[in-house]
Amino acid sequence: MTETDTARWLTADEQRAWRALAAVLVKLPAALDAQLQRDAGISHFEYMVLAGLSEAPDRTLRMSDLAVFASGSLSRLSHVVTRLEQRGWVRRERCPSDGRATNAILTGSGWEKVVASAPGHVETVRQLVIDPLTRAQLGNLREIGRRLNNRIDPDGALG
Amino acid sequence: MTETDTARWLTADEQRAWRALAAVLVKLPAALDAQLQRDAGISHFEYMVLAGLSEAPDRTLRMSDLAVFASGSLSRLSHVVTRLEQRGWVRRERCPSDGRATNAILTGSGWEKVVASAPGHVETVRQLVIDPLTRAQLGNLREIGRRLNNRIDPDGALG
DNA sequence: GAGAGTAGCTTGAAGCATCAAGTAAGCGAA
DNA sequence: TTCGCTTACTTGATGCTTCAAGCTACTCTC
Repeated sequence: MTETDTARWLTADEQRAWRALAAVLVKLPAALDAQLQRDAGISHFEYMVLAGLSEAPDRTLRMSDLAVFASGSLSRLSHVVTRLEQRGWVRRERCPSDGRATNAILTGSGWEKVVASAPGHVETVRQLVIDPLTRAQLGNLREIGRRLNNRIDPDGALG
Repeated sequence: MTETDTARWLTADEQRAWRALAAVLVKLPAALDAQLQRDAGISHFEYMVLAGLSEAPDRTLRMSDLAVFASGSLSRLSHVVTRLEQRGWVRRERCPSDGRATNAILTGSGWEKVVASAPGHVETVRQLVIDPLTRAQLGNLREIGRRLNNRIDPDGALG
């Protein structure tokens, strides 16, 4: 790239910050996925689905709410829930109060799966994200994340 | 999840920081991919490959070096370069000094592709990452990223 | 200089994500 | 009560990623 572009390029400082973030963006999800795949045989997205259900009242959530929680499309969730159903961890049920909606429900063995895989996942998060940062940096990270999310997705698809 | 696990759980502050980062991890790559796909018809990974070559001497890089640069597996890169070759942006050449190695070379039209798509990409990075942060936060971000990358991948597969 | 071992890359198959299209239920107005 | 629109979800096809296996070319040892 030449330095004479008309577009606003990044300064050296800006580039350093961006490159650091970009590397995290690529490697951290890969590391989290790898741990879950290795220790529990599930993807991070599948974990999010199971964990989301495990925290919901009656361990039940509408597909569309669950999709928002897991930050995925309804289509992706539908395919994933199909697989989780085949593995016996989730079942579907037509929503009684709205015939269009489908509830996803965590089964007993799905609950056990979450209980079994959560500690390892949390431990990984702690090792890779929490422990290397100071308390002040954790605060900074939270505020930085808040601002970025606000910009990326102002309707904040999260509670 | 119960509160009585023996594993170290996350405190409220830690969770807030982690959730903020987790949301960025999911949404920022999606936003960057979406912009490049929409405006240039390429994925972020393809962009990284083209951009990597565009900055290399003779616009040429060994496949394995390029894979490290783009933070992807050699296999993934090989498939992607095949597609980029079909689109006329890259060509392969047996490395003269080591017959096992393959050099990927950016073609003229590949160079034009990078020149055409870079400003839009940089502008998106600026809008989503740089602009919403203060100068101090950019500094914090850089140091946070540095620490996380150090932990995730101590052999820092980056220059 | 031959054989064993390694490095660098490619390939094919299997699995997963995404996209576009389709179905079915609810809702609103005439 | 029926027509059209919207919501909620599912499905099938396509394309990308990953994984395991394979193929050369190089290197080292004897």
